[in-house]
Amino acid sequence: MSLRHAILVLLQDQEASGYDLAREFANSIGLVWNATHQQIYLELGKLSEQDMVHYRHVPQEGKPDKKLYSLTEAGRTELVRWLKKPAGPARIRDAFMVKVAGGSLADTQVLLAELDSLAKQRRERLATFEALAQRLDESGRDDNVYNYLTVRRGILDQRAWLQWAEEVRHSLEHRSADSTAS
Amino acid sequence: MSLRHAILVLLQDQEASGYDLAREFANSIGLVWNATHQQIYLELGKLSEQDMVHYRHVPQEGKPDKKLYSLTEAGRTELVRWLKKPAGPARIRDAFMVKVAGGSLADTQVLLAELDSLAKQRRERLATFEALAQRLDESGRDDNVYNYLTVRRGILDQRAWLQWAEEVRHSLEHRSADSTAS
DNA sequence: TATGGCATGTAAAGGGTTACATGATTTG
DNA sequence: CAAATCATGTAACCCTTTACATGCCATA
Repeated sequence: MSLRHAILVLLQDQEASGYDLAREFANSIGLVWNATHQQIYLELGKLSEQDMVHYRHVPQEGKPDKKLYSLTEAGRTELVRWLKKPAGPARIRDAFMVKVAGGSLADTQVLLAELDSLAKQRRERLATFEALAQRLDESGRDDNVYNYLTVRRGILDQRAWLQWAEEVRHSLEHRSADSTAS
Repeated sequence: MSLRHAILVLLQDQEASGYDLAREFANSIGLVWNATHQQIYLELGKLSEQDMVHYRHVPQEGKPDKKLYSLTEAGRTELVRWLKKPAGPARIRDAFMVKVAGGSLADTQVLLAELDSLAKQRRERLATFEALAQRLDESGRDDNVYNYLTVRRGILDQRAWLQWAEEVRHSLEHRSADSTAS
């Protein structure tokens, strides 16, 4: 289980609320580890019971109050300990790719439409990451090499996917003429 | 849940035992959806209860007997139904990337060593996929465009990862001189 | 003789998803 | 006026992981 470690990594730089973390899991870090708000609130509860994080209550006006969490010494120690031991293999659940593999039974038009919609999302992400990378690059990237490298991974990943998508479109478009579903 | 659909996709082409499926999940399809043998046997049990797959018992000599599963009409129908509806977003759990993101607290040497070991695995996979792609390409790739495209995805993915790994090595190697952990 | 491949499973514990629940403010 | 954003949670169910269990054959 390393949802907890992903949370500790995020809290390393700055204190954040559960909501903030959920946003980060939906964007940046979500590319490598995803989690929903329910999971996050639960895990924050456990982490604070175990004194790995600590929170302060922040009242707000016009918005609900929030809890800002930060790392404790124990939390930082646990993170360092975890960073030393080898990471397990990455796990993926990519339903779209399963559909492509089973494509001979699918309607080519449906697949192509889905491909386009995914490509759109990927292009948006790519743009976001490229902008981010440039900003990090300008503001001296030695301070945040790790952020920079993480973002680079995102960029290369999006590009590779988009390149693949073009190959798919090529292969499927001129075959959609004669085999348009059963 | 689409472990079941991944299984149905695999059984589409040929009958297979749980053990065979587990091997495929460890290799080819494992790149996009992974599952262990326990999960597979459990799911095959459910699928056969629901008449989506059917098995015949095959006695063997010198080896344990096995059950060869194949799709039923209901199974094929279910697969076609599933292929029509949009796939959910891909989910990933990549602990190594979490470690990179939290890298400032990590020992650079440890990270680099892990990077090398992962790179080795990726290079092996890449070679396997490239060989497979070539074979599919030679034997007329129109029959199995979907297999071909799946393999291409694997190739592009490995290449992108390896390219990223070189960037990481570059960035971290000349900084490991002065900052070799705390 | 120990390790790895073939082949199948069960059980408990832990992790993750989906649905439910609330409520004010801002934006379209 | 509807939808989205901010902000936090609980509960039930489902899925996944880890550990346990068996047993023969071939290879090192």
